[in-house]
Amino acid sequence: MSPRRSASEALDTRRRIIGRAVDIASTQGLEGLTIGHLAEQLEMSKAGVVGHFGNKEQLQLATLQTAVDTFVREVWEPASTTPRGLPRLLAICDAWISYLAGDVFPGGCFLTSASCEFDGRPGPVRDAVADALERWRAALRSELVVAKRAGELLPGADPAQIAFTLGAIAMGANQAFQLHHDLGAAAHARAAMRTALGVDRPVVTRRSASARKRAKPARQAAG
Amino acid sequence: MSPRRSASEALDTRRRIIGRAVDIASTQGLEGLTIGHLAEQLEMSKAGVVGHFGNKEQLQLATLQTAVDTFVREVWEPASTTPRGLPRLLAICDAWISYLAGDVFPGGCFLTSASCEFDGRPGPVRDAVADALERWRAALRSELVVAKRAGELLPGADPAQIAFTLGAIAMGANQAFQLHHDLGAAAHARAAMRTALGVDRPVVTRRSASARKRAKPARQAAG
DNA sequence: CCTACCGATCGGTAGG
DNA sequence: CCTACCGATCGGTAGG
Repeated sequence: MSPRRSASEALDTRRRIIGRAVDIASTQGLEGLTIGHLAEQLEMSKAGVVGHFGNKEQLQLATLQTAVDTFVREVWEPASTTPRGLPRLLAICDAWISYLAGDVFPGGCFLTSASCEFDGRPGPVRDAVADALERWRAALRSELVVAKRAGELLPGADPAQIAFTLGAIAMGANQAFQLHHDLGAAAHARAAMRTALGVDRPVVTRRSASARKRAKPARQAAG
Repeated sequence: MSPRRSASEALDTRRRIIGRAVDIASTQGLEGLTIGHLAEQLEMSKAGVVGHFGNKEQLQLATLQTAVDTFVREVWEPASTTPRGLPRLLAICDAWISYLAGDVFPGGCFLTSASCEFDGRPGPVRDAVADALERWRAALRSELVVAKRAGELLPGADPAQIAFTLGAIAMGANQAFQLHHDLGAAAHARAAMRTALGVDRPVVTRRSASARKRAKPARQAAG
């Protein structure tokens, strides 16, 4: 219909393409994201789609970057108004679990999927995935250092160790939600994250009913 | 050359096909495993390959089953001679980390990759992945129950919670090894697993030098 | 277990 | 942003 569009119209189209690309890649993978399928869903020609990116790899990179932006918006930004250190870490963990349990991406955590898909395939996409995850890990570690300096963590707490553990728990929760549809994983993940932060002990032999309630919400699955 | 083979020769060929299929799928994914590529690497015709399985989905299922067998052989069996309960759990964790750090599969833990790839695609392959992971989780939980009954875990330890956490740590370690090539993740994973089992506290303020050495081997990455 | 072949789809380009 | 097209590869089958 309109062979030429203004720059802002072209940007809108580009965003519309990427939005759909994120949904497709979320379940089919960044490799399973095909230009033909994408064009069909958008009721565009393949050439119209690919013209915005040049080739598939650039489309993959743009799609990944948008998913990373979404992650930051869903997990990092909601916690950014909470005071730094342990309070912010607890807010991050809660937002993270909500993000994983929710339907932000139809196929679960985009970064985890992309990491599994590209961890054995050298190239720009793999590098971008590794870079995004390393930035996130560094942000967590930085916040852990703040908490440690404020004396909010247990005395010998190791920020790198705790950041590793928090990331692992998120991956475990993602698998539980996506593969097993196990909503009880939210409680497991929350308990494991709080243990890692030293907020709860792995097992507390003597604690108040309110503390127990905080650590194990009612919707937790039966053991 | 030989259009007809004996049953045992056919079985050998089938095993040879699956062996190569595991390697390819390990890095390219079970969907990226194509009959044409497989046939080329085996110096066979596509029809010769597909004849052993019927279609691609059956090939994927056979490949997955073989990878599961390998996991059991690498992680479960080495620990099966260790006394039940906590000692066996510790042996499992060590074998698990070795499996993840090693080169059993060129693309890292096959089950983790398959889980990420198929968690949003209903069908027999997804069901088989979920089933294998649930069996493994059940085996861990069963062993945790034995350990708890023997008083080897902390008093209020929750086997389901601990099994969740151990599985999560394994996924985190797999990502660290495969995506980041971070060998220090072995020490992080080991420490996190022992904390989950209550063997080490998340942080121990007062402990012997030998205990510190056990918890943090020299090859651990700097924090 | 092979050759020869099928329709469908892949990423991408030429030209407008 | 379109139509029309390219060679390559996909899963799979017929027939031997």
